[in-house]
Amino acid sequence: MARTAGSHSDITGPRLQQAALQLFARHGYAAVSMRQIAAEVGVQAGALYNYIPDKQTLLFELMRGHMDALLAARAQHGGQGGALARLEEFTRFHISFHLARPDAVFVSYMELRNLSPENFAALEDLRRRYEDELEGILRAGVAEGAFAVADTKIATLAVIAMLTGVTTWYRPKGRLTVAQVETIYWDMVRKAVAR
Amino acid sequence: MARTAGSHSDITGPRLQQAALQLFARHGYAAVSMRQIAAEVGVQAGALYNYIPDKQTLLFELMRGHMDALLAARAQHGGQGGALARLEEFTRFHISFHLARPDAVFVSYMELRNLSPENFAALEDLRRRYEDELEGILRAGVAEGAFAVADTKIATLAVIAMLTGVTTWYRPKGRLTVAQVETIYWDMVRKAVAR
DNA sequence: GTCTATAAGTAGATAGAC
DNA sequence: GTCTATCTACTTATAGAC
Repeated sequence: MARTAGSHSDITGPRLQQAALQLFARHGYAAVSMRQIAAEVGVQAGALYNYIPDKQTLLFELMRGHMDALLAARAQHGGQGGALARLEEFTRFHISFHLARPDAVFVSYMELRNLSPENFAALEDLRRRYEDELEGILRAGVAEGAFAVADTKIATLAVIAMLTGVTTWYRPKGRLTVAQVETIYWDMVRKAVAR
Repeated sequence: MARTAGSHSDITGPRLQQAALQLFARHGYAAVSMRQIAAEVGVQAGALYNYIPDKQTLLFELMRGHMDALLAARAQHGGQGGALARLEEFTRFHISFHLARPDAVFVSYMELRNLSPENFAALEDLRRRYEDELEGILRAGVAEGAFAVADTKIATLAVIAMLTGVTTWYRPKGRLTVAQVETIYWDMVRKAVAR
């Protein structure tokens, strides 16, 4: 099929997502202009509107895409076995998933304020569904007598905050592999909820 | 002393700091205009420049003020006793200090990207000094044989991330007092680093 | 699908009157 | 110390040519 000169629908689309994610992560949504994104993609600013209706929707789709991927990946892993085994699996999954996509993680946690109320509510719903995965494991562990947790909801938020914090310091070129980081954090999580 | 009509140096200054902190926390530094801040203070935008040289310096002074207060308060508490007692004291201090000033905490953790390189370096230096307080406690505990921590630097960052995360969900009108929250988190911290 | 040009509005910061 | 007015530059988004 002949193609109009300068037409690159299948290339510009993904490049737009990638450039926006990187720029938003580095400088923040409000600090990045559509012209900056266009320059990174290699087109003029007006051309971006063939792919997105507006800047707000671009942000939301990036964040929703991240949360969808997180929940989809979790659905594949979500384990069998006792609460202890499931908690270890969750811990290692959370760390490896988050360390593999630092820009998306950064944007999804830092730009919630810049979502419209409707988009914010949609994102919060997805986030809560992920948190419920962990809380289910902690509840099961308490019921089994394997864990001692005063408040499963708070413990859920505390563990997720601790694990997600790994993205603030981990660098692929550093002294530790992802697997080593997983093990160090798993050791702390295991003990924190232990009887 | 007579005062020029419309002159309120001692009032506008603090109000500017407070309004900027609240607006930056709520909407983000880049999304807030000097005109919005001025409207909140109750003056015109131009008047703000009697108190600050530019917007960037306003942000930096807010963040530096927060870190200075944190380090000063920590210097008053910094405890005697064994590592376990010092760790409990640190944990309770960190939670109560952070829950008492959610806007400053939010701005100080979210707006690092919007600092100029020099200002960023200065802030990072203050942050590292605070982290070193906790790492010193963990090192002492390991030396005493009271704690079992694979990597004191990572454990430091993990504990701080967990504790600071409390600011994302705690609400003063909620079901828990600050003291109760402190106790719940202390229970998890204590076990996470235990032998 | 991308370009150029532009509309309509807002940004940070300054000048000079009072 | 605050005001009004303004400068210069940049913002998101759209229109119409190619």
